[in-house]
Amino acid sequence: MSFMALNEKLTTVFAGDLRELMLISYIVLGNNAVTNRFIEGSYQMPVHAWSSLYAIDRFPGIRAKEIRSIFPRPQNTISRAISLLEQRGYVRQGASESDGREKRLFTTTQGQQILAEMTAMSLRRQAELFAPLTAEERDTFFGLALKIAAGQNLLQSVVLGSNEAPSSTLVADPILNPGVDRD
Amino acid sequence: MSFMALNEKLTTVFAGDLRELMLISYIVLGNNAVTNRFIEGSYQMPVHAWSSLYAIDRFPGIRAKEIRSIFPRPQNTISRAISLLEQRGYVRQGASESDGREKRLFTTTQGQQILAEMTAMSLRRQAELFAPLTAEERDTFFGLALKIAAGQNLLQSVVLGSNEAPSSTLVADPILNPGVDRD
DNA sequence: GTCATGTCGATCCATATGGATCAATCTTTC
DNA sequence: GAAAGATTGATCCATATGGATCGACATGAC
Repeated sequence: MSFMALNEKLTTVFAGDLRELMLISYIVLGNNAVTNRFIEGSYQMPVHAWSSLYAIDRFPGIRAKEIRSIFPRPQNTISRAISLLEQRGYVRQGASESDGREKRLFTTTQGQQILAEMTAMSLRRQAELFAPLTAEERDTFFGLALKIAAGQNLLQSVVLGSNEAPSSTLVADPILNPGVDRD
Repeated sequence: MSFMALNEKLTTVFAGDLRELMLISYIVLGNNAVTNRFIEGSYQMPVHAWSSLYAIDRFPGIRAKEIRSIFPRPQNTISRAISLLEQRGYVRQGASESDGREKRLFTTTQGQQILAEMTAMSLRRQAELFAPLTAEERDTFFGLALKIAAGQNLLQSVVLGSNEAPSSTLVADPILNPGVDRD
């Protein structure tokens, strides 16, 4: 049990009933605070803009809506992020011939450049964050986290009764959970 | 590899270089969106208020500042959360005799009641979230996450150069990382 | 004692966030 | 074809957020 770098109160919390929820929140929120401040400070953009840029570069021609299934954020957040990326010239939109409502998104050369920078930085941050684990442990951790992510109730909860999601909010994408029809 | 409930794009992202960062963020941000909406909707308070209430109940007499080492949030966020909890009568502050600036915080009976409700709900949510794992896998996952949390660079990054934290922001508590002096 | 400095928690204010709504477009039904 | 309904992405607006500052108190040097 490697409690050594955690203070007494944290140790106590991480021994309580809600330990798992508390612990993963602690990790991700703590990490986000550091990372978000860095990105906002260095690149004058909200983190969601960089997330969106990442998604667009990775999936050329992706639609705005689809970005939401990768980064579970509200619809208007993505909309604004894309608008910012367009203003800065990092992203261009090709009109979709099949559907006039859709925006088909592509990164520009400039966008790719800045993304490469930011990705390199993120990789170093990732290495730093996971440094306490051995390579094997990292694999194990990743595998287990993947199981959690693939669970049916991550984005929609049965016990919290959060099934009437408003339109602008997270929606459990039918694509994301293909053949579910729970019980 | 249990990719079954993840769509194609997510599967791709979770196979890329930034997979670990992407995956844990996906889990926690997705979960938070659901949970926050529930707490805000059901209890008319921001999540940080409930976090603070939890901390105060768990550590009677805790100071506002110390809550920050459990929940890595900015100072003014905690300040506001406590102010709300006081207004609602969930928390009372005993004056500290040793230091006139400090607030020693305690939950009221009313606060304990509502906390019990919320905790019960969180427990069910936790069970739901981790349901894809066996008991043994949960232990493994928890142990590895604990190692990450206990790492030196969670709240302060060397590679992002985020060491000049402003006063109202996250501070790597000296208590939290006791005898570090990194090389 | 006084003055400088440090720390705790509240408040100010500009910005980010997210729920709701809207216009535009597509699909379905008759 | 017209009308109803669904879907995409932008915008409106009230609220939350977080960096900076402030006042109150504490501590240390002289």
